Amino acid sequence: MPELPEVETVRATLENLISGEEIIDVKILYEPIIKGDPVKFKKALIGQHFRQFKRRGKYLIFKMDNVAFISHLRMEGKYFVQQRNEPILKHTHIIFELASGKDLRYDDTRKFGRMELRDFDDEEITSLGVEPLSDAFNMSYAKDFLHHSNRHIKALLLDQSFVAGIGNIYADEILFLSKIHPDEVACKLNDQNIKDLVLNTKEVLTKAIELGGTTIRSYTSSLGVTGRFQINLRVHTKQGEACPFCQTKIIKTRVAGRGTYLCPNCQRLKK
DNA sequence: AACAGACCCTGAGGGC
DNA sequence: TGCCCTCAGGGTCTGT
Repeated sequence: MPELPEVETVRATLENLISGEEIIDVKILYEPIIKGDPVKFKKALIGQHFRQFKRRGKYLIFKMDNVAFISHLRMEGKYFVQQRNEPILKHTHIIFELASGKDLRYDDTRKFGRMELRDFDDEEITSLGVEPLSDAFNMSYAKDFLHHSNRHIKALLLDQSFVAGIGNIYADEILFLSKIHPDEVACKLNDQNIKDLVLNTKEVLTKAIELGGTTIRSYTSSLGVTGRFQINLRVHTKQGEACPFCQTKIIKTRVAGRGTYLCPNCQRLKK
């Protein structure tokens, strides 16, 4: 399930593979992936070249000659760059045929991902909060947000309008390193907690990008290569295993409707 | 306004 | 072996 580091890895990979390529046709095999009119989407992109590859939160932003489109991979979306004559996989839904004879193919088992055509200058995704790796995500921003909320801290970390790009996996990792219980009420966190949260968010995401994203379940890079990424998780999916700090067994619970892993000794609720 | 829950979708895994 | 049921989850929409 791609989160910010995985999306960033896909962005960088595609930038390397298809910069400057021209789209000569678009085959839409499953229309609901396209938000808006699929015919318009196709027509607008034919003849356009890939000029810039950007990312905002978990969204990919492709800037072409005079249009743009955004893409969200949701749970299992993947891009592959393949030769045109390679067989089309069962879950390939969109094919961008390129002038070089290659295809950019979008594959998505659960069909949750979405693409949307945008005007060239309209790449903003208004619902998103700050980028976690930018200076805008800092102590005072977080403190201001958290001190006005009675929500559970994990629900807030997953809320893209607070900070954009954190999903279920990294939320667990960030809270574990910060020694904060996922069910902790946001406004109860003290300055040290918030400082830890901000720093660990930046550190966890930065390291994950360096490793090229986390491999879990069906995620692979846009190269379609599995197994080249290290798995570097401390608590997520580690139910029953020893906490790396105190050896207590990691437990699995449910917070904000999501499977949640934590160390019951290191991460305690405040009284 | 702020938050909770349903929904989308398929494959994996458990139970029998 | 194979069928049925449950679960996984990000964002969006609907309901309270």
